[in-house]
Amino acid sequence: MRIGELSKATGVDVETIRYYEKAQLLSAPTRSDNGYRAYTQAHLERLAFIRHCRALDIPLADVQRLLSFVDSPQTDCGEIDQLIDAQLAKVRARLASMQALERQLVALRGQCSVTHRASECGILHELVAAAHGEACACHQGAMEVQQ
Amino acid sequence: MRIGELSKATGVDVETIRYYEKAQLLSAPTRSDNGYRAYTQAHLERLAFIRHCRALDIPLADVQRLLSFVDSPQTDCGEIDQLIDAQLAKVRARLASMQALERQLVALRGQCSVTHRASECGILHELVAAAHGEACACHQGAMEVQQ
DNA sequence: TAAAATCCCTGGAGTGGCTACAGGGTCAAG
DNA sequence: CTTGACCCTGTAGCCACTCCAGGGATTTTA
Repeated sequence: MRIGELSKATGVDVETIRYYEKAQLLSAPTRSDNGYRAYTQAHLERLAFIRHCRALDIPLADVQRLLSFVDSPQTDCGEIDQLIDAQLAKVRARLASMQALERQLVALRGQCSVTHRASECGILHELVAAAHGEACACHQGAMEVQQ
Repeated sequence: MRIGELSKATGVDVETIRYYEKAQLLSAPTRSDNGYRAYTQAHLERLAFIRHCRALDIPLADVQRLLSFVDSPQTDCGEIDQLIDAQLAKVRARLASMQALERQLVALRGQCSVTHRASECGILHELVAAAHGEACACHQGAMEVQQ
């Protein structure tokens, strides 16, 4: 299988596949006589695994660790547990801050007056007011915990 | 005000302040005889404005546009409206995908069997199964829309 | 007064996870 | 024989910082 075929089969960009090889996530395939990469079914499965993990927003470094468990299934899997838990915690933290963010933007939006001159724009007033440390519509109490 | 004082006053890292100057978000301050940056109250306010926008996850390029409105308040503010709306839409899209992600991770977690050998780890099985295109606990129906 | 700690400067590199070239080689169809 | 689609390597760019090396200025302490 050439890189373009693998790309089509998995929906992963050709450049991304080469990037994964360079990043040591995907083992370097054999080469055809013309120097083209020749992939096997094993590569396809490994790539699908990587993408599934990435869809779960698992960092590549962690994907690599997961892959090492796939490769040596006799080791203890406690770390896998921990890894997924940590990932969940991270996602939840981000989720909370995103929700706060949404509330803040909703509060901001609609502050704009009808006049449509920036000097009278409610949004701009709010943002400037916040810079002065005044209470603003968006940051009421709930100070966000940005990542 | 020296850069360290500005940093303390705003909670913004010294390096970040210099970065904003290089990125043209903060005008270059005058220098003292020793070459140190000497900031004014105006700089402090502008920096606070930038940070407030950043707390709302507004990209620096957009912050720059907002700053241009602050500087020339006679222009039409329709763009500000649009900018905030676009930001809100972006945040909501990310929020939705994060929520899907959380559900998926919750489904994954707890799949780990008691034996604690990777070969029998439910999480790993799920991830590998997904790579084979089988139905997995985490990606049931709700395909995430990753940014 | 000297040494040490703290501050400041510049310029450059590193982070993650790609994405986008530039500048070339290979191969099949018309 | 040329066009186009594919492939190769290597490098640079994206975002918003963050960190570091290698130096100078100032302040605090012994």
